Amino acid sequence: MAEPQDRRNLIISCAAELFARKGVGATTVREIADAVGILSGSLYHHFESKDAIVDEVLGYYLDNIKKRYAEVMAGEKSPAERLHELVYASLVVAEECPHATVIYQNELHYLREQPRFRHVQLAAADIQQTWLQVINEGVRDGSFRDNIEPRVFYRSIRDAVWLSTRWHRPKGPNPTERLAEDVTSIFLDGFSAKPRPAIPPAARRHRDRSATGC
Amino acid sequence: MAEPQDRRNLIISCAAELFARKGVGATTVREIADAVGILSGSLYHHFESKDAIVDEVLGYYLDNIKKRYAEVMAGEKSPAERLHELVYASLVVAEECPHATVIYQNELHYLREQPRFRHVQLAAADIQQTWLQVINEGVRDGSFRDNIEPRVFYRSIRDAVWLSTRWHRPKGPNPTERLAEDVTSIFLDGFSAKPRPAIPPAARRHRDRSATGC
DNA sequence: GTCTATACATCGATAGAC
DNA sequence: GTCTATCGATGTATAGAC
Repeated sequence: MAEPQDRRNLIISCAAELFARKGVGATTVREIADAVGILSGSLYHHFESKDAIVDEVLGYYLDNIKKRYAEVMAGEKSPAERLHELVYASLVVAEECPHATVIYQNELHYLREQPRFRHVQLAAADIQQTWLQVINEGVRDGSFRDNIEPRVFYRSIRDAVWLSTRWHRPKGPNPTERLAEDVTSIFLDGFSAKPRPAIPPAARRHRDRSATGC
Repeated sequence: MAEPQDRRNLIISCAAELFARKGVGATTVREIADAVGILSGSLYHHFESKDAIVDEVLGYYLDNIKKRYAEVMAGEKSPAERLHELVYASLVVAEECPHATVIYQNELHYLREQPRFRHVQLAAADIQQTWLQVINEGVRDGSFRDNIEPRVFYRSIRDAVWLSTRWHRPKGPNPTERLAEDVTSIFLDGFSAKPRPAIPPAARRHRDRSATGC
């Protein structure tokens, strides 16, 4: 049952965990090999270099994001609904690839300095473009404010969403769906208590959970 | 005019820049020495180890936060005003210590694993406590929503604020004061356009800049 | 596919001349 | 206070036996 791919994937998985915790540059091939249970020299039967392992980790992760964002943009939804779906899609990816998410967030700036990881920079530009397109659509059609720079809003929600991997536990009392709703609600509705608005807010997708006590 | 402290501070400054860009573990003492313009051995006349330099960088940074947060908490303000002041104080610190901010954000999890940096962990707990105190006060007095977990709100605004060092340029068209107002407004009021509220929102401190075009 | 063994570079840190 | 010179450990990567 043990396919050759399993061995390769085990290496990628162990390496990702170390890269995320210690940083790529501070992780040694010996540590990766130790985690897998083999000697460092044996790694080079599967990968031609340490950087090649980094490539593999980030490649799968970025393709995952790209695919899910494309699905969101394919649907015909309002900007507010799309924003919620982008948040949810990001959290699902972060749940599936928590280590890669951390690596990407912590080391993007350094990785893009190296020509080796040029494809990471290109993917990052694509991701930003998707968010900004949704935000700008919302500003244009009047559902989002026009007195906040779209870029400031984008950076804020992006950081809040992607860095949730540092603290959010999907298995805990806050499942991913709930977190996506809460984050979207914070960023669209705000954290201020609403003084029973005379004009009810346009259909929002989140239930009121004030009575659940959690 | 060149005090002995200047040399020491130059080393700290150069090291901080490298630590922030490449990560602490991936930065070598030789690189630090190169940036300063001396040889690596000479560093050890000023510091007893590489970790001691990290200590110095983070120590000044954390003391800076601690001092500014204490000032905010000393004033008698509403939770919403205090939240705005915490955001602003954080951005001022991030502007003064951009490299230390990045190091702290990127490597906190790893640093706290090492007994050497236990004081960093203690400072981190203090910082979180300050934010949560303000948030909980606001929930208690009814100015903040009670259907969002305070911790979820805290993590979101914290990440958005501290990670702004990665992209915000204080010298640009968005000065620090303006960013603090925008971030606070996003997190308290939300990004959704308000349909001319019948009940005007309680005195908020930010001007409407929809006509400035920026 | 993993091992042994090792090449060769670079790491943090030290000792002592200047 | 910086240099020269270097130690011993550790870094990535390779070659060839099994």
